[in-house]
Amino acid sequence: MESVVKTDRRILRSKQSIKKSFLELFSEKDFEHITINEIAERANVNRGTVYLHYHDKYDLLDKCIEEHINALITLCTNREANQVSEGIVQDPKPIFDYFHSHSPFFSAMFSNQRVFLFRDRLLKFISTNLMVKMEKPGTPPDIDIEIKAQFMASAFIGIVEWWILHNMPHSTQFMADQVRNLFENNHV
Amino acid sequence: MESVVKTDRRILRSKQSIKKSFLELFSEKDFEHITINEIAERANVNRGTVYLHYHDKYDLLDKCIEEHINALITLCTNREANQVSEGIVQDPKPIFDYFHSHSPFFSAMFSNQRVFLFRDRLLKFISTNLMVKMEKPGTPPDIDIEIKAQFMASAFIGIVEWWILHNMPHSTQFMADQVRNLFENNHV
DNA sequence: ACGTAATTGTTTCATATCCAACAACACCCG
DNA sequence: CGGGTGTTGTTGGATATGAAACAATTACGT
Repeated sequence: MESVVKTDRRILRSKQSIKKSFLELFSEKDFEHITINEIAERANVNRGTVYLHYHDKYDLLDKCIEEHINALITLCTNREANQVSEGIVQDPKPIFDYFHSHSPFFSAMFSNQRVFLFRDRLLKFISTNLMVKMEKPGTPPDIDIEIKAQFMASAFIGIVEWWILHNMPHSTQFMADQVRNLFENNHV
Repeated sequence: MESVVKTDRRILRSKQSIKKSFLELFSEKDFEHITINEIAERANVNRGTVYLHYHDKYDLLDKCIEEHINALITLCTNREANQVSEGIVQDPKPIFDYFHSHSPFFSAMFSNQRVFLFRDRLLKFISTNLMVKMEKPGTPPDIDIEIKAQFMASAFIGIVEWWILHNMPHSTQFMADQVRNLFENNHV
């Protein structure tokens, strides 16, 4: 938003450094035991600077999640523009590529049991995305659309979670093919 | 120097970022073709900030070299304090460890033919260090001490250069043992 | 060879960040 | 229970850095 005015380099640097530091700590220890001091220290940033950009560590976590969700959203919406509509769902490969290139973040998120936020938001995003897809053609809904969307979204996240937590043993292409087949079997 | 007053975090960050950016570029392209713009851009730092800390790119290169030379000096002098004087020369392993942990820098330095500076200063440091060592005991000098120091220092740098440029195919321990044997064979 | 573009140092003003200090609160150990 | 210790937000003044502009030079393509 407000993409016209480019933000100050210092702000970008600080935020980036803080988020990186935070995610590192996040993958090392329990969220509740992470302190603002630690974050600032590791980010090589003054403690006040952290408070300048984030209200507290919960806000920081929230912003981190939001950022990736938004990235996923734009990734999907951009592709809808020039879509060849081969099927209802798009090719999942770019999604897996995104997970792959940000695996430290997603690994941390999936590893930490406490983070309901992340899973909830990711699930909500995917399920609504699927619902819109399924509504479009005049399909006779013998099964409730919302339920099916929820079902497929959960399945999808489950696969991604497994893939990430097992250090991505397959290529993104392979995963995308698998998922597309599974979706097609369920007439999505 | 002036270690009492700790420098501002911003200065440390900027310098660190600039040096890292510069060394990356240094390993990618010829030194003469590196521009301050590039350095600043990659370091995510304003161009003015580069000029604030370094007069020009030659100064920047100089400071980078100086920093590592000083690190090597302190590494050696600190060990002289608690030395068991097993032989005249100290165990070379810590030196190799230092090369190993900063291999990107040394690799860049050795790869670039243009940099006489670096090789010269490293050579000077090692040869004078050796000379001091060889003067200490009342050894009958059938060979000129300075010549021998120069000889051994060149040999040492040659080995290090080979090791670095071949991606460190042996452990630091192995290299240290080899070097110690070679030195002992030459009665150093 | 010419002209356009890029780079270089340098300056001015705005501002993000620093450091230090503070009170309030939480934690933990004896 | 009490007190030392650490964390939390928040301030104020100092300063490093940013963005933008500038003239002077250099590099480069046609």
